[in-house]
Amino acid sequence: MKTPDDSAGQDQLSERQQAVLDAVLALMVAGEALTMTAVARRASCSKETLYKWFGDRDGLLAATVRWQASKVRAGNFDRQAMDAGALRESLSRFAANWLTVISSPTSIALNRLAISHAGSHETNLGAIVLANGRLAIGERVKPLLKAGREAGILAFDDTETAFRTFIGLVGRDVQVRLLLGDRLKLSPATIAADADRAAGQFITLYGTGRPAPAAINSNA
Amino acid sequence: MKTPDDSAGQDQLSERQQAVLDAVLALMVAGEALTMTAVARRASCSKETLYKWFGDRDGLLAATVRWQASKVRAGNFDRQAMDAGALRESLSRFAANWLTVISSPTSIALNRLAISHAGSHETNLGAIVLANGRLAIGERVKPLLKAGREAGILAFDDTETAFRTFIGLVGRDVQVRLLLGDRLKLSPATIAADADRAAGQFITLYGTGRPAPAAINSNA
DNA sequence: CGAGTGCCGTAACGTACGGTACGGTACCCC
DNA sequence: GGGGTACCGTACCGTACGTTACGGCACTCG
Repeated sequence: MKTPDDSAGQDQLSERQQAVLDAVLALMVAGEALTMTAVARRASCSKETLYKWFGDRDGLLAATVRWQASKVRAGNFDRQAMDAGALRESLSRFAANWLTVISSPTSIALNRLAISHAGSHETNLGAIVLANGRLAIGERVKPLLKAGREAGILAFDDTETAFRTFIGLVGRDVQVRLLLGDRLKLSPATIAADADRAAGQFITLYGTGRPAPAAINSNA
Repeated sequence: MKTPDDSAGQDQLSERQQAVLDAVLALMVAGEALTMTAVARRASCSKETLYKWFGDRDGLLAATVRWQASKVRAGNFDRQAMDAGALRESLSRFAANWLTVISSPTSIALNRLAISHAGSHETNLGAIVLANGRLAIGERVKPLLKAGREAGILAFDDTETAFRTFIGLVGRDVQVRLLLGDRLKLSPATIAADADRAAGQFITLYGTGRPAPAAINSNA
């Protein structure tokens, strides 16, 4: 068998294959070495099977990254009544969701793996993470921003610039610090507070100010 | 000789040792594997010497990270005439300087290395990078922010929070994207524009709006 | 029931690499 | 000049790990 099973190359993973990839994720999160032997032992499968399904080690890691990415997709927030309060609420929810994701051990381990590979290997795990992380959330937030602009609540020229400002206000240096091993404690309360602060700051920067409810300064 | 030479453990590096560490940096930036043999060949020294000077591979990498960190320290910006224009100018300069650093190939390669180590190894390269990168720039920017507050130009309660907002506005997701291999082109013009935008946004968020000199007691 | 298939567990192989040892050379000090 | 020191270049050793091969077991299908 020279051809690696296509079922792993495509997005059709059997239950067993998913279990194997979850074992890889478990190893990553535990900080243990990602050797083929360790994966086989952890997943209770043979190395021969790993090679048959995923081709080689890089294929296994790529499949793992894709597998995790497919699990993260949260539901889209549909636009409902678009007033200033709802907008701020939606932005805050996005922010909290994203902060929760990037501070999770799985995300940290996955990003570390992708970044390690980005330098040397050509199996671009970084591109996969980028496409499913940064870009994916962008495609979900931007419609919200545009809806806010259409409703006259927000004002900006370039959606991408506005979105990146929002990302910056939310994440700040959190992700890089976590990746570097900083013991940063992000409790749900902290995340909620940061998300709300970021949403408020974003509206301060890009809001038209006209439909102003209350409490731009929420430090009461 | 069992004891690794202390001259490498401390911060006293001979010219030759510095040249060796520069060779390590050159390998890192070139994306080549950081094997001891490769370092020895690139630096035209023997592996025995590497082990004598730096103990082991981790010691060599740690010394390299420290060496690069010692080269980055830019001069402090002294406070001069503190009005709104000067503050914005100083903030913009800091932002441009930082963006230039984090987008440099050396910084990217170094952070990738530190992040790779952060998961498994216990020779915490991440802590070194963190201490000399994020924390160091914080200690240089915070006095500026405080000076702005004393002059009545800025208003904030927690200096750390204000600083982190600034960092977020400047860096946004640039660093993580670069680490993941995103082909992001940061020309000097782009950097200058981003730095200016960030400084303006920060002042919008934290500025008092009026550089009133005696405004300390006039908060409603 | 026998052949085929898919998979587990493990042994085996080849190589890369961290770490060590050793010979050779240049330089310093007595 | 002789011994010591510092270093280069290279050969060498042990191990870890990616990859392959093989024996055995359960299940399916004719």
